[in-house]
Amino acid sequence: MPDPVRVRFAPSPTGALHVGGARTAVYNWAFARRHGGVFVLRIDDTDPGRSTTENTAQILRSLEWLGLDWDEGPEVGGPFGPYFQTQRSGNYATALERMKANGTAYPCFCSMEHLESRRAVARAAGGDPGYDRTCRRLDPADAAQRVEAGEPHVWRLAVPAGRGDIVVRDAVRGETVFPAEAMDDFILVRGDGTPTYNFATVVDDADMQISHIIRGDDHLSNTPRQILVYEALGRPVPLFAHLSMIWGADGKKLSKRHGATSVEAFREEGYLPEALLNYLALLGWSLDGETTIVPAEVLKRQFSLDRISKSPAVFDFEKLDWMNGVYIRDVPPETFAARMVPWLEAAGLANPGDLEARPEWYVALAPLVRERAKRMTDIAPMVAFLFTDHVALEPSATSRVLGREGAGRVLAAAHDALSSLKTWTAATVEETLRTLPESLQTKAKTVFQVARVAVTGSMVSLPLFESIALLGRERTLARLEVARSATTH
RNA sequence: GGCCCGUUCGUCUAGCGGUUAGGACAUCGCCCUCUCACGGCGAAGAUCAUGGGUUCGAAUCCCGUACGGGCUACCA
Repeated sequence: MPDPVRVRFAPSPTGALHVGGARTAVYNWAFARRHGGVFVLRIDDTDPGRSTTENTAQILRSLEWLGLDWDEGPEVGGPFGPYFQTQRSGNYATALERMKANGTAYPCFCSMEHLESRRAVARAAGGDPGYDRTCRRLDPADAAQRVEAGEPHVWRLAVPAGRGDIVVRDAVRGETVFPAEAMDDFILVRGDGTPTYNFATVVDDADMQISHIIRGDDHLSNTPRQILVYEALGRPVPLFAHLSMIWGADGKKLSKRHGATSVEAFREEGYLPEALLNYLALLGWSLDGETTIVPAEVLKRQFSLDRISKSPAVFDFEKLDWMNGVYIRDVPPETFAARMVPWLEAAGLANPGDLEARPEWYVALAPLVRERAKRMTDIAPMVAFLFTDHVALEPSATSRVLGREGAGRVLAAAHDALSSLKTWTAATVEETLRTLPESLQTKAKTVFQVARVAVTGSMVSLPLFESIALLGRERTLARLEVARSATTH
């Protein structure tokens, strides 16, 4: 690797952080960490109409939530600030001055209307719609005078005559060659004095001494133009890595139609940041083709640009769900208890302070839900029966299980046996209930299923004995009694 | 229109001249088991987009074609 690795993620705050952008951020971050480099966060807020401070704040939150810490940028500052493009206009002006001085930029007085109509004509005729360089042929002194006089103008890049092919060195695609003739003299600075994207981004990347540019595929075609700017500025051209797009299941660019797309939405839907990070990392990159669980720590040590795949990847929500389950199961019970409570509060089950009031109860519950939840939002429905005095018996469970021959006897016997239990734990509850099948002359499964419906209200639940232990003696006995009276046999 | 990029099981991918084309998710069986889930074992699933080359030998290298995508803006 060339000297100091400095990479940047430069979102434009025109919306929330999208998973595509998040993946780009992950790769930049991982690459910086892997090489002991610097991860810069820059806000490309040059679109005044659509950029908002709310969006910026949310993007920062999403990045933090994912665990992507930046070394330079908003909130932390750094030696190359400010890190908002709208605050760097001086840099663009300086860069433009340099280009004016060395003749790589020239003023253009063509009106937008004129350009548009010319473009339309050229396109209709099947010709080149690029700028025809009318103003490049103006006498320099003349042009300077018109600028001085205040005539409306933009500044264009003068593509060097006779410039050979422009080759983009890309870590993902190898060397891509663009014929220089295909480049027109694009605009650097608009009529209102603001820089265009291709100009601002290069000035910033050069000023911030960015060594590697890892970004979306959609910028590949713009890269030769940007290389021309680097050259005009006399700055070294960084190495590139262009990432292919993320698609929805229909092969179209991922959008809201496909479900959650913002990092914020994934958070709300119960995904763990470590799982989303892992999933995103693997969407277009692989460690070795075998390993699927790649936590941040491994990513920081093993990420490499040469294992990024070239083709677009379809976002697979089912695989994310599986991976989220893997990470959920990996959280230690104590930690899991703390992480699950906010979701219970949101569902109206737990209240602030509950965890502190009986931590051991929540820690005992944690392993039970942990291995059954794919998302944190799965938890509340699973445990709701533990947070109410009167459980609602599901009609189908009632008719199929409690309506069964002998159900009443089972419930009565269970009530009997449990009411005399001295120590109320999952182990003692199990021991007690396991004696029933024999004395009742029924199968163990039948006994447990009847008890399950009575206690949890459902045919599918957390493990019975543990559930009863967590529910407590009073509520359990009450439910067995209620269910027995609802029994027809 | 021009210029670029991409194409291996349904999906994410491994592969970088010689493999029975490997793994993961999803699917389907079986096992474990108080239900569900977890876990274990196994099955099915890819004429490597396609047509030509190069080579003793091609998923791997070259060219064309098809399909998809990007750029070609005083958007980013």
